[in-house]
Amino acid sequence: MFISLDLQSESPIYLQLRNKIIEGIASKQLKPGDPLPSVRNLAKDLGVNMHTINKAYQLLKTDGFIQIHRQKGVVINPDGFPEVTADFVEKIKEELRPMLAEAICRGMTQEEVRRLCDNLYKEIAEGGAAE
Amino acid sequence: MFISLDLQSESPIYLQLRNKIIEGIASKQLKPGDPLPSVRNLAKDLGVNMHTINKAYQLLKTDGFIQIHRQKGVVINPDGFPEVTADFVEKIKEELRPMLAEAICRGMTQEEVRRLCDNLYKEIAEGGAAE
DNA sequence: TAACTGTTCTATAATTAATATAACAGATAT
DNA sequence: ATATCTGTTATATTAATTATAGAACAGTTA
Repeated sequence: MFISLDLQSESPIYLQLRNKIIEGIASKQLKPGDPLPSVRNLAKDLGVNMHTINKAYQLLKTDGFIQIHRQKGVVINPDGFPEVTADFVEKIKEELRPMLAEAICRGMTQEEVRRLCDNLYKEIAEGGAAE
Repeated sequence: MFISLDLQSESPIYLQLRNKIIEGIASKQLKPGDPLPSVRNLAKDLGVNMHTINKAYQLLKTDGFIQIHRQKGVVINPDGFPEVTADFVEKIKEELRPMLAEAICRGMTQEEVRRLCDNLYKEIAEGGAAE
């Protein structure tokens, strides 16, 4: 999978990387069991520091999206992915709230919001756009 | 309108405040022309620094949600609010993308996402929850 | 005149993000 | 065995962001 980072973004590099991999899983470009590059190799490829890669990997490991075998390497979790927990729903709602509030202020209808989400959902699932 | 901040949150205070005011507008607790407290008074009420309040106000002014009259004070923009611009749609999509991707990884269906958004939209518009 | 507005300036402290080296333990290939 | 690769850990430094503090300014308003 090809990964591009925006070094000018206000979003931290390690978070961008974490999100790109999540998107890779969502679009099935990355499947359970697939290997990921070593922290050093990916760091070299992307032109960033090893620890930045490691930070992203640690996040993904903690959340259960990848497994890290100490000497074998890193793989997309072969045992499946975390469920839709109450914590996750709470997190997504609190992140979504400010966006939705601004959308309402700007006059977006519920129908328009629904269409935007629907389209984005499909776009992600098909691995499209922003690449 | 009553405003509460979470000083333990990882989200900056000035952003929390900016978002609370946006949510106040979305729920019509704050209407065009309504006055907002002076930076000094609000700072005292919330127990934070004047400059932190000012930073939030400047954001809201730049985006067109409030007007700041140099000696009169701060009011919710009486001339209406910004439109749904292409920039805004782009911004909301890029913020939404990682959340939706993770939701997909966790097995949320499009229908479940739609329900979550619908419910949150209504909740915000009615000024409910998280208060 | 006194008290209030937003604004601007300078300064400081704490935290976060990213980088740079270096070393370690364990596995693997030559 | 030796060299090379894995993730991990430790220390250190730099830069940017966040929040605070105090002071001053220009222009109302009471």
